[in-house]
Amino acid sequence: MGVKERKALERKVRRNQILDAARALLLSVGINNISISKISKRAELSVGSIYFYYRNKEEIFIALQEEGVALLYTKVLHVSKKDIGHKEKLIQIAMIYYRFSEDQKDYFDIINYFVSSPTIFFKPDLKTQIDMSARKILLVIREIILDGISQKVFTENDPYKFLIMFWATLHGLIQFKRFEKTVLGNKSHEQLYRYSLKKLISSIKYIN
Amino acid sequence: MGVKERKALERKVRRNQILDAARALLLSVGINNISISKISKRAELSVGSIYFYYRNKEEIFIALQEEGVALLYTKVLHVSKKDIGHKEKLIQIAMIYYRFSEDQKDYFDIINYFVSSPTIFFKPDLKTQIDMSARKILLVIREIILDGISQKVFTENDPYKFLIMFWATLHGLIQFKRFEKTVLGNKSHEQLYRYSLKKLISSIKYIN
Amino acid sequence: MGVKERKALERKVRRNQILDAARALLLSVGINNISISKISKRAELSVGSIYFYYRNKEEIFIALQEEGVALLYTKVLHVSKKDIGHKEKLIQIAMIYYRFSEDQKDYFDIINYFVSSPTIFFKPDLKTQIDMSARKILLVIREIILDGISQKVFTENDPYKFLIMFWATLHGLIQFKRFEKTVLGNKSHEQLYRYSLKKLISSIKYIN
Amino acid sequence: MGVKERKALERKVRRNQILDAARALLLSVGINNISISKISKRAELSVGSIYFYYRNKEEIFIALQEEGVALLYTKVLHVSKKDIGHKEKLIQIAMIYYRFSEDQKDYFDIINYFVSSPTIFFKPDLKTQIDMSARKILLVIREIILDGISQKVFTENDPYKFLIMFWATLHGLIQFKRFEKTVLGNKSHEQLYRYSLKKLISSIKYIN
DNA sequence: GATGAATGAGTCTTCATTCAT
DNA sequence: GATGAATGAAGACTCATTCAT
Repeated sequence: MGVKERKALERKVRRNQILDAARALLLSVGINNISISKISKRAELSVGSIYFYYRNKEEIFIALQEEGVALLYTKVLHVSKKDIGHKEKLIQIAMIYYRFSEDQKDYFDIINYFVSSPTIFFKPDLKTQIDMSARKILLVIREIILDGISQKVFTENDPYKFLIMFWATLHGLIQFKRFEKTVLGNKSHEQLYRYSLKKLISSIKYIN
Repeated sequence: MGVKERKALERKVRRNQILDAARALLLSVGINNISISKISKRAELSVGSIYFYYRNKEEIFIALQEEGVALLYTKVLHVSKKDIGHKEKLIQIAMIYYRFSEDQKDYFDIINYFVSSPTIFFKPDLKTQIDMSARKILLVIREIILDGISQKVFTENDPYKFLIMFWATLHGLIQFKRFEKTVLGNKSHEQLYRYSLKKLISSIKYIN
Repeated sequence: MGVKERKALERKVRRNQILDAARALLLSVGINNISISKISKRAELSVGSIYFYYRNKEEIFIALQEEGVALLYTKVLHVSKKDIGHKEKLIQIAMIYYRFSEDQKDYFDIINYFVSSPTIFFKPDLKTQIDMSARKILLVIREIILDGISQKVFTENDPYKFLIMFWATLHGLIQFKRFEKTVLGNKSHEQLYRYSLKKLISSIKYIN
Repeated sequence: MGVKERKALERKVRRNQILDAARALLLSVGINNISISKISKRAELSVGSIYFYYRNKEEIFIALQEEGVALLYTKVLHVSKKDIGHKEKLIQIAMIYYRFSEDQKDYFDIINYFVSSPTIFFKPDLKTQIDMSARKILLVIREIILDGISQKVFTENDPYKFLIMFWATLHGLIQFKRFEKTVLGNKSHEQLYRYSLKKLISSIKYIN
């Protein structure tokens, strides 16, 4: 391995070191309490080094978001390639998102952070970048839907709208998990999620 | 009017003065840039006074959220009392929420702030308080659904679950407004919302 | 003395305390090395307090500049009221500026700071504010010149231009004091200044 | 070309590369916002290399200043060799300085930076170095004046003093350009400059 | 009740300089 | 010769909260 490669590798390692720290903090103190200096302490790097690897805090968050999206994308893609029915694919993908929001809470929180912060918050180019990375996942699902339609499994005049509705519903439901116990009553949140998913998928068949 | 009443009244006036300021700031500088001193300047009250009327910043936010929820509640209640069909009621309520997110963007943002911040963020008792105020709206909608069922307009085994799904979907969709242009393509967001709403309501009829 | 007056007084005292510290630092570390935290330490106030009394560093500098200009103004005004010839007045004022640049080096430096920083540096309104305070001094001198002309002591078609030239020359010369020894050779700088002054004043008589 | 020469040449190329970058930055971000790392990026050299060719930032500035002075020197020298009258030479030189302050604003700013920063700022040896480079220009003008005197075009007992006054006035006037509009009123600054120049040159003839 | 001065830790960010490779 | 990663102090500025008056 040449010097150049080693350097490049080390750089990647450092960048990860920083992301690791940020991710850990995300989980422990919440996204609103992450500061560069906290990241630097946790990463055992100087503040200056953080800025050497990332232009600013925002960039770290975006890297984290992209990491999260990439992870989710892989899982979703995996399901999309399984040899199972279209409906089953949608169900599995939805459940993957649900598990993701629990098992990768840190990633989910940061994705949600970008989804739910007031729009003014980001500069347009940033916004586009963020949106585009998320878009990839939707495209996978779109393929499933379109394929389902072409094979007459689904009947849907407006697959693209359904696609967004599908994801928005799942996302909204997951956010509402916070109301478990106070608003949801005894209902388990996961049951609610499955119930809604069933309705969602059914609705693609008969309505337009 | 006795002394006591006057005092109570004045107290209310002051508290409103503060909320007015906070609300205005919410809209103009965004939730992340509100500080007590900014509120105090805008309200033409001293910093100390702010703390006399509200224990801390969080409490102001919560008051604001409750204000927003109360406003929305009134609108929703109004529709629920109209002499129109059950289905029509749900549609109108959904549209009210949509308009609310646009016309009362400040209130919507703060409600959304509480919905979407990571759970760790709030102390349990606070959380309960917040949730309960939001719950009132859901109860109104529940009545409509239950009534619809009892009158055989709707068929639904699990009205409570549907209720949550209903609201979560609407909320999720509104949040996705930010993706207009980058992800939604040319589709108008409002069309998407109406489309989803139609599906949602249809789904209460035939599926369970 | 009522509470209000005392408060107002105290506030003034504090503001002065801060200016005192800044002025002292100006002299000891130079204008490029003054920081808010240094000021706060020297003034024995917290950083926050500095910002309570002045919006930012710039404002402190401006206050200092205005102080300096006011001081100079008083001296200039004093001469202008003396019962001496017009020419003599100009000479004395010029010498006052010279002494000022030595005895109140701190003030001179900060005035010079505003005169010589690249133009882009300040926001337009600031610039205007700064310029206007300096303008007062020029107006006093203008009166002397105009009066001299009306009394046929001076002959000058363009008194306003002369006025600026007069001050610019003096200012330029004082700045060149730094070249004493390396460029000026053995010439005493003060002699140079007096020499130029003489020429300057003579030039008002015969040329236009 | 031997190895040594090539090395020396390369060295010069690198140093210029660095100055080019610094100069460009001077114009675009202003002297207060230049950093070594910015220079290194712009020069497409590593930070370390910058330090190899220049001991520190100050040295770069000085090199830049010398460059500027050299440029100005060439122009001034050119005029001094023209076959025109002594008075005309002084006028043309003065106008060259005026144009220089506009067309080579970057160079003028840095020269002015050294002229107007408080004296404490530089170490003595540096100061001498800076002064000496500027001195060369004055010497050219001195020749013109001395020659003018010997040819009875000028009458001046103290040519050296006049020389300094001459340059200080021009420099002071250029600095006052910033007061155009707020203090100078409607007067065009260039008119003021020409007016003063005329007076200056006239004063060499008749007064001493 | 009301005021507003005071605090000081905390925010993000920049920077000149060094040094192992 | 050249690189660029690493440092950490320093910069301006903000803010929630307290408390004497």
